[in-house]
Amino acid sequence: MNSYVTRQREALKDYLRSLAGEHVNAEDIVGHFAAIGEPIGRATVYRCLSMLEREGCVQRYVTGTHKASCFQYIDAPEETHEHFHLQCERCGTLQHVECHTLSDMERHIRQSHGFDVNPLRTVLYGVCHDCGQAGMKGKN
Amino acid sequence: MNSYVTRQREALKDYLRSLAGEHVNAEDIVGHFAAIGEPIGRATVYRCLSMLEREGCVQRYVTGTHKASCFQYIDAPEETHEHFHLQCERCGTLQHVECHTLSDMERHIRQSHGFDVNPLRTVLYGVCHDCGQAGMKGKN
DNA sequence: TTGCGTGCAAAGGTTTTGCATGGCA
DNA sequence: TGCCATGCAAAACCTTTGCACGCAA
Repeated sequence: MNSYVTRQREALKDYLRSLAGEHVNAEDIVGHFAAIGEPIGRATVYRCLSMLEREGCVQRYVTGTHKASCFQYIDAPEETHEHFHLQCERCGTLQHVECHTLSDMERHIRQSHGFDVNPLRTVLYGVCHDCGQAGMKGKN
Repeated sequence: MNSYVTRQREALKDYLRSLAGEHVNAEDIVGHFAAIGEPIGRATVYRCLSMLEREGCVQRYVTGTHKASCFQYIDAPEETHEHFHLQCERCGTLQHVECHTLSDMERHIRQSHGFDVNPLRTVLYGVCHDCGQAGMKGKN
């Protein structure tokens, strides 16, 4: 199981780490490595991402219809336990939130509804502050 | 704009309404109408759903990678305000939750983080009670 | 040497689009 | 009659899979 260390896998991890919490999709990654002259095949990118996801080093989100998944590196899985994602439906901005209210909610759902929420995977959709200001009356 | 009333469009709306908050995907819808001998083409289903979504009668959410979107009729948008979705990452079951804790969280995120959560769109991922019991030690 | 990892191309599944036909107003 | 909606098939899109070759250990 996952015993080999390869150029591609290390390069991919380094790249994701270098983004420091920014998210990318598979196409971006393929493009990046093609651009720097060290191409990595799509299949490999997907396979590595899946592996990293299984290991807990990478989080994958689905952010919309017919759109690519996004991936993001997770440095310290334990620290991100209370960390949720908020994505704006209008501008697409993804922000992180660490907040006791969310931990409370998580605990409540586990205890009262028997459901163990995975914050890493979960994205709360809505409208961010900026877009809310901008579109006060237009409401799309 | 959207001026015509057609058999297909009415049938689709009636069907979605009859589900009373249950969710379906496009394939289910196509299958349903084929089964009752009143088939509706896939393209039409997608086009109608998009139109209804634009009108605000239908909510679409994405529930996983490489999986179909789900659609749900919205009768009274206000009433569903407190209603969230929980999806199990293992068995795929989608359940609805209406709970003050979630409303509290929503309010908190709006007030303290300036982000207006859209519960209709949001899916909380995690592990449901049954799968949690079943996979206590095996973790899949 | 062993066997996992890689890369290409093809397959798989979901959603959109082009175009001719049919139906609403 | 005018124009929108429908339906089929093909295209577009993202992701996975099969297979032969390459490379880490």
